[in-house]
Amino acid sequence: MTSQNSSEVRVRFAPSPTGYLHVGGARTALYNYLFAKKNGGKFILRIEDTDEARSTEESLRGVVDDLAWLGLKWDEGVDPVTLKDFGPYGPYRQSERLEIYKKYAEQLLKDGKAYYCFLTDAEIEKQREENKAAGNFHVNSPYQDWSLDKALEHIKAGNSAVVRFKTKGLQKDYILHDLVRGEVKFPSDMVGDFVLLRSGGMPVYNFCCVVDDYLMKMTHIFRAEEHLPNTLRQLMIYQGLGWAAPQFGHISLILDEDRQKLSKRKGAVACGILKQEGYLNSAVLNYIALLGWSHPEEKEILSVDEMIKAFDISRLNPSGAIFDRVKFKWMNSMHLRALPNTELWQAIQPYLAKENMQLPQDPTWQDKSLNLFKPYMEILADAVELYRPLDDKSYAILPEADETLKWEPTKAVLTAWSDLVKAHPGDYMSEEEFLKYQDEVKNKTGAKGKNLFMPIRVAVIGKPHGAELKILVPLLKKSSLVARAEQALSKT
RNA sequence: GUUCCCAUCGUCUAGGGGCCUAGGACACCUCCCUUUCACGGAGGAUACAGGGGUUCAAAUCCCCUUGGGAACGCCA
Repeated sequence: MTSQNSSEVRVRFAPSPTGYLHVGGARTALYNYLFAKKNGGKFILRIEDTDEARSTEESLRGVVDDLAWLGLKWDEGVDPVTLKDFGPYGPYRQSERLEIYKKYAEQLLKDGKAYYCFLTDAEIEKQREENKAAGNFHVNSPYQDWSLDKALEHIKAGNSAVVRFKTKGLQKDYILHDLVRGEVKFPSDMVGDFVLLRSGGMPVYNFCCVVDDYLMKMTHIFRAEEHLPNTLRQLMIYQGLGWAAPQFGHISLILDEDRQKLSKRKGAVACGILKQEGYLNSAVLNYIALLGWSHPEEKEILSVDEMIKAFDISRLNPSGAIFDRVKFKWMNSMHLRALPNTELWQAIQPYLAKENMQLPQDPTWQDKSLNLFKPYMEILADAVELYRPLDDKSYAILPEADETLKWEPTKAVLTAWSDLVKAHPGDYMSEEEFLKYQDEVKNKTGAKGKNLFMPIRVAVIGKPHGAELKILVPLLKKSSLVARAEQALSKT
């Protein structure tokens, strides 16, 4: 099989660099990626930056970084490092393809499928007001029947115009065989004469999208449901240009807790934030994949490779899904547990460093501690509170320990414990040794139950509740244990 | 308002005419483990939006209603 044969599957993700990448966009990218990989096709990253006012290079950088962090590698598009084009169908930034769009707009103009429109904003607004009651928001341009020559004269005379697609005289209904939704029938008067080229000559989304998808030889378009009405417009453009349309699949929306579309305004879940909060890319991918798609055997914890293997568009769910942070967190904890300790240790370093925590450099110690803490970690940031008891600088007797310190047997328990620790021969004590000392304290003082346990815990972590002592104590150096015991004792 | 899309536990979902007294997962509740918290284990409660058809048989097919969502830009 050659890599460029005509039946090759080609799909794309086409973000606009006007903000960050949110989970909705990430999922669209993921489904396209999975579909490409599953079918041995190509996954292309195209940049839709025709909104000059809002597109920024920083935003492009951010979106590309997030995509790269997720691990969704693209075969053509902009380079993840240099942001320069690569691939045979470039440029891949729409702002660099203006001449191309202009050419096809002129073709539509010449063929009478589009026209120059001189309506002003105020006039359009007035039309809207008048038609509102009838539920018709479409513009009705008096210029639609002007000849091209006449319009050109008018422009030469200094009038500015947009190019609109002419919907009058089109077929009554358009039928879309949607890969996710089945047959969708659009009445062609569902849309009005929409803009192709802005007054400055800058093309608009629906137009660029068609020209690019065609020229870049896209075979399938998977995008969010909100684009359904756009698809009608695009179908019209394909027809006007005499091109065959690709296959479309409109996937469901990701909703917030209020069942509304996740919107950036309302603080949509940004991939970058998720990364910061300590979620693993594999967990993000896994969770969003399952929002609208299911594994044939209902497996839930999946690697990307497993997803590729099982991916089948017939399992794409047409209804919207709420992003549930609780389940997402659980899923992250599962991915955390699957991570090898050496990688996990690296991953938590930024979080520990931010708190200035200093932990032993010994890999064996690190491995051991991780084995113990891993089951309690849901996100990477949890490592901070888990490891804090092991950091000498962070040790402090907390107010919640006050009551324990006042108990009658506490002083005796702490004294006995302190003595035993001081007499301990090695740098660290084993779990067995700790249990033995604990027993000795019990025998010596007669304290038992919480009278025994809680004072010792205070002497180890500074508070009466927390992780199991037999886990914590073997991870603490003798010198630390001694210092802490003395500090606790001094408060009795 | 108009058009389009959607409709199974609180949430994500399985299901595609008989296998469904509807299965799984997260969350929740109870118990066990644990001389704390958590982890782990065992149980439990909870859903086919409503109404009409079609059919011997409907969660599954059709229609209507209702509810939710989206779109109606010189944004993408």
